Amino acid sequence: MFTLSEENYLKAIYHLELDTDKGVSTNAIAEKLETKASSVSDMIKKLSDKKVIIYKKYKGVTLTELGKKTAANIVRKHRLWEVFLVEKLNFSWDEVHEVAEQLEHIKSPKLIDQIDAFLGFPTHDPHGDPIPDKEGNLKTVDKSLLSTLLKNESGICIGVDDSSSEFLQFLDKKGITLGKKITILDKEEFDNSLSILIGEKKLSISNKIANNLYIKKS
Amino acid sequence: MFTLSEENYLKAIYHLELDTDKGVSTNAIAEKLETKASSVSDMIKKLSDKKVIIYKKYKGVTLTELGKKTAANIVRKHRLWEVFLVEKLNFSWDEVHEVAEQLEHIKSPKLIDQIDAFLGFPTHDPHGDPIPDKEGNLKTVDKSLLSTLLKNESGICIGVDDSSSEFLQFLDKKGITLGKKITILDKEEFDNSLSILIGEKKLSISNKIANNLYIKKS
DNA sequence: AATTATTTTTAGCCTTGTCTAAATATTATT
DNA sequence: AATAATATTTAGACAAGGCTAAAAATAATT
Ligand SMILES: [Mn+2]
Ligand SMILES: [Mn+2]
Ligand SMILES: [Mn+2]
Ligand SMILES: [Mn+2]
Repeated sequence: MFTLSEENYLKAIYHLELDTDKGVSTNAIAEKLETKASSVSDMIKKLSDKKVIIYKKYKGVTLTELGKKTAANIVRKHRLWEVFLVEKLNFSWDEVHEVAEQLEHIKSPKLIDQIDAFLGFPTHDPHGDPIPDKEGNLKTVDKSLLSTLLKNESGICIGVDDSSSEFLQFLDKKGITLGKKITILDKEEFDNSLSILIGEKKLSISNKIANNLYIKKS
Repeated sequence: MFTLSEENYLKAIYHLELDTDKGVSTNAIAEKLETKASSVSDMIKKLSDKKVIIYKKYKGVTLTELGKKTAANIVRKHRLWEVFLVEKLNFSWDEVHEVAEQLEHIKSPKLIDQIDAFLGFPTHDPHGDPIPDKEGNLKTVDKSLLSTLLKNESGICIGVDDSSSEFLQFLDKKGITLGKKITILDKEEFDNSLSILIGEKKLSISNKIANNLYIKKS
């Protein structure tokens, strides 16, 4: 149905579309896929011919319903595989992304349904991202960046924005894992760093870190 | 390291080399991969450049040590994935091949090692074929085609030659599964059909079937 | 040994997906 | 409103992998 390359473009557009209400720009796609704008232009025509995106020259692109569903299914596979790797095969959350990038392209409806059942129908991947259902529906949780919490507010750590392995390993080192309760003890004005309580431990974390951690306020 | 296409060629040559002592011919490869001899000729040059095969124009090709190891590793992955699908995900033995054809190309040494451990280091795939170890070594079991057994001889059913889903489903229907004991009750001269005892059941099977079932004599 | 038949290779073309460089459209600034 | 800056598209080239048709080499027959 779709080539590996087409699938990667669809997924990129899908993610970019979540961040904006306007059409997704050629340059944004090029940047996300680390390719050239001219290559994106070429692919846009193909995807448009295949009715998965709406395309007006010099305006951005938007996914059609078919495109959305197709892309969501790839994301679904990616995240289910990530759960599988962590839960069943002893991968750590900073090792799974690369492999999932390959596994998400395996074409077998039965395979992914069975993986889903085998894992007990998980709702979130190891990075806290929601897993689309078979129809491509995503349940959006209300989450806030840790950096937006005020002094004395607290919540549960439920996700990361940046899921690069460097950042994830940093979190591991600091003992910050999903599900833990975090309370803001203090905020420094001049560098926006935070003093937080996580579990029993007191930690000082930079603004950069706080900008990449999602909290469900409580 | 190797493209998907190169990997498929290597695997084809690997399998063909097991059936002959001479070099593997261009036509044989083309037939196995359902492609044209001219395409094979082109790929042979690339694989030769990459030092995985020895190639002399108009003579066949042979795998180098590197080629053998690379190919065996792909076969290892294919067969481990087949075991995984059957043992953990409720696939039947006639459904796994297609999916394994895709999964065998996933590049992640950790992934396949973990799958191996997760499955308890299996030695054979669902069709009775041995799984190469990490170094690419295959232990060859001595097996005989059912058609070569004589009247009153018996053995354990340990593998299939043809693993097309049609044949496998036929075996399922007849209740013939790996591990069962088979005894030759009678052989018909004029059509080489057999009367066999499998478990408690008496069955009459054609020569075509008997030519595709492997038995370990006992 | 000469002639056929078969196998293998080469030549030339096509598609997919990529790139660089140039052209064109849009947006921002004066 | 005109000009400069930026974004996007087009043109042309290339590599991988495939195909058909023709040429060349090898094998089989007479
Ligand atoms: Mn990921
Ligand atoms: Mn993830
Ligand atoms: Mn198989
Ligand atoms: Mn098999």
